[in-house]
Amino acid sequence: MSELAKAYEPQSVEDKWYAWWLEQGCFHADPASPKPGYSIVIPPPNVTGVLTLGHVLNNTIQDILARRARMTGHEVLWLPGTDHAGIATQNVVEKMLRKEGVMKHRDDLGREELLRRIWDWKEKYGGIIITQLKKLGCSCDWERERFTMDEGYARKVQEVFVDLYNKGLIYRGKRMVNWCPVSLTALSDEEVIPTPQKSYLYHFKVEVMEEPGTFLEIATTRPETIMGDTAVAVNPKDPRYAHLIGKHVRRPLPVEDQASLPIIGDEAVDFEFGTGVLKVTPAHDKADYEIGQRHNLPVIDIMNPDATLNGLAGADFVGLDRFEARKEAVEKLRQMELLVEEKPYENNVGFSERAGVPIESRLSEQWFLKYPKTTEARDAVRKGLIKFFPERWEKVYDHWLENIQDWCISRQLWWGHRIPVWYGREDGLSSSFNGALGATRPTACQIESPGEGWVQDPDVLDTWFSSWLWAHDTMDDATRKKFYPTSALVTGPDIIFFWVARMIMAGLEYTGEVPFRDVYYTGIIRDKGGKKMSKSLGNSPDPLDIIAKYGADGLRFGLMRIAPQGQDIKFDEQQIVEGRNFCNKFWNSCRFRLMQGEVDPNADPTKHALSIFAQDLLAKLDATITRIDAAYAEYRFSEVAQALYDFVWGDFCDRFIEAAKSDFTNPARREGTLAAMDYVLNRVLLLLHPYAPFITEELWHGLGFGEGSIQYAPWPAAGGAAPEPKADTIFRAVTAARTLRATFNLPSNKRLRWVFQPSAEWVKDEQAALHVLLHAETMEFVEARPEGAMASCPTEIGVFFLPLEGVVDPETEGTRLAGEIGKVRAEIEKVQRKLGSDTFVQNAPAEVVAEHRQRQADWENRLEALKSARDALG
RNA sequence: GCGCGGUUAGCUCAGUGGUAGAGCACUGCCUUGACACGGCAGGGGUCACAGGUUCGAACCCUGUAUCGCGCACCA
Repeated sequence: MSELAKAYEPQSVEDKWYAWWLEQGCFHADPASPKPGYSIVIPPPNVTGVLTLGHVLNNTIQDILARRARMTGHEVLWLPGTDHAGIATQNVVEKMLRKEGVMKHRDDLGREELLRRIWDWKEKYGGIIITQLKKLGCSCDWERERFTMDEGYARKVQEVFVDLYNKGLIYRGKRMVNWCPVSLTALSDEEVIPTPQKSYLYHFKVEVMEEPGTFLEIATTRPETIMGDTAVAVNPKDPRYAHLIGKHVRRPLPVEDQASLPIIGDEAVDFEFGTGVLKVTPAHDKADYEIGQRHNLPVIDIMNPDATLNGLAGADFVGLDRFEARKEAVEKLRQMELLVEEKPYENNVGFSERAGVPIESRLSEQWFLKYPKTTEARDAVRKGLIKFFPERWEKVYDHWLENIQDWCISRQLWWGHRIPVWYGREDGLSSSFNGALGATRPTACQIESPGEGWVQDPDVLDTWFSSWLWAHDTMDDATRKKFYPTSALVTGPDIIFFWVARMIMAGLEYTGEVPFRDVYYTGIIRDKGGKKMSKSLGNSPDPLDIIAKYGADGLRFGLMRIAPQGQDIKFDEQQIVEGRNFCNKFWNSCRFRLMQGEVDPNADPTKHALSIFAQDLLAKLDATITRIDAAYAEYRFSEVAQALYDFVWGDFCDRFIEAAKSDFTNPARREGTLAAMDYVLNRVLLLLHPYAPFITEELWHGLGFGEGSIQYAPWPAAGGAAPEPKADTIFRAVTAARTLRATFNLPSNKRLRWVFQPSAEWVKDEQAALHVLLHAETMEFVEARPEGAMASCPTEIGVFFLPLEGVVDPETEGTRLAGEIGKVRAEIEKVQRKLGSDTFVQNAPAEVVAEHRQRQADWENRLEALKSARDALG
């Protein structure tokens, strides 16, 4: 390519290069490679998922790490895949089938047919997010794409179950679990989201049977469970009620069976709360269940699995939904004149993460896991075997492991890994939920059926029970040998318990090693108002729309520039505009370079005489590389982006290119300047490539830096260029001169006749540069202050003069100078005050004091110059 | 109740002891030989508040306020 388009057009280059990379097998990891391995496993997105900005952030970071690792000489494996996402996927497909009228309930289709249809759905739609990741530029090894229900992986999951069962860590138990009445399955504690709810605290009274006329007042938020009450509890230390323990009250509901309930004493009752009297419903509350256990209370389960009330709730309630039942119960109490008050109350209610409805605590028989390797997992992070970035998540992780509870791993679903347990008798298995599975039946835990007459447990495993093996069981032996433990994990802190902690335990249990070395936690992307982005709120833009508007590189770069380590990100499309603009700016600097002639891919600026600007540029490139490498070492991605932005836009475009514009017609400078540009552009392309893979590949080829993909070109090292501070003094002086002209409201397109009295010999070499930087009509260098009325501006390199006549009003210049003098005096005063303090001079480090002295001298020089300018004005 | 994080320019955010920064927005000028997705210049901040440590604090310590998150509790 000899000519570039005037503006960068991402659409025309992105698909081209992505296809080329795939064709070349660029992303494929070779386990036999002699290079050191670097590996990342993708946090597998739900197979139902579509790309969100969260995915964009997360996967851009992984791609950056992968691409940089390739450039630093590693054999890179970025292993992609998707998660079967049990509840989510089954919900989606069931909903679709109901909408299509194919079924009303999953029993209409039966297990096999529903599974077949979910698989169909998965084959058809499950690849959407993968396609979207490709649009983003992700360099995953697609030949190794895995799915959590792939045959081999699924078998591993079952093997692990059998193994943990044989080790005695998996057991079946009848316990209070979190039950989702919509998904009709048990959930783990982590899948329950405590959510503040505005509700009411109802007070009602019950009469003590042994003491007619004496009433106990009970406070509850759930009057609809009164029918399941089997006791009333008070604290035995509560002087108000202790004497009533052992007596009885009459339960008001259901009306047709007003059973008498014992008044019991239990220390769990907080007598500060409500009235200090607690109704005990062992079937529908975890704490009540425990009280019931202690006091041998009967359990009356008044709810069906879908949280409608059953026959035990009485004729007035049967069939009602729990919330309708609540109203009904309150109404009944009111009619019986037992309702004392209902007052507004805010409490936390556990919601089902997936279905978004309040969960029910429900007694049921489920499979539980006593976690393996908890101590080792804690130590792995405590002792630095695994490092968290930012570090503060280590405390959260540690705290969770310290208080870890057994994991309810069975789900009453069909989509997932079926529990490899077989029962020797067929009865009692009609429904997936009932808790009626006999404990005495013969049980076999194995993957294959033990034979005729054995029936497999109908439940499947929690999705995370398969995800926790993702780091190692997605790899074959050769791959694992080369790439496990993985190098880094990039994920959100919201799944630190769901996934990260469990993977560490599984890794330690099944490989004897930690599954990864570094864990980088991204921030959460929020909208401008600070709200979490979600589909339901409609505040989440479609990343593909953004890519269409600004290009994948613009999205990546813009997002990464505002993604500080571990802080949530307030998303603003303007940031992506800036990413796009940056790409375009860089594109045009390359375009400008091509206009000056052919690029030398092997340019070596050290072989040429270099201008101070070229020397300065090389030194700043070195500093930028150092800054970038340091930022990578701490996963400070926004710092890397900012360093690139500062260098490319500020140092390279605004300063170097502008100063160099006079070099191309100057035989003494042309070659050196071109060599410096080529050298720098080459390295900027490399440094930028992880963030903006498409445009850098396009320009790498467009400028002729190589035939192969840029992603395998070696990462640049800082070259040890000596700093050249002269360039900066020129730029500061130029700014001062431009400010001078701006003060007089001269139109930018009016070229002026500048006069300059240099204060150092070397400045005389920079006449052409000053000319072009000031966009001057003429740039005359003089030895002495010129005659006549002049506006002037003293700088570090000399004094700029503008003839006043016809250009500048002397009065304006006088006012301006007076203002300047005032400012400088204030600065001098500030420095003097500091230097006048003995304690400062005595205690501050010598170099700081010296720096202040220098600053004072500089300001004083400037003051003198300004004064003489004022005097010369007349 | 416990823990974590935030509070810096109108907005979004950098900045871990030595002259308060960037981008956007704003004002003025400009289609200057890459770029108007651009250039040049400018205005704008008692760094949430109160104490303390220090010669010196946006930065370190203590406390307060406020916003957000997590854990526990939640009759």
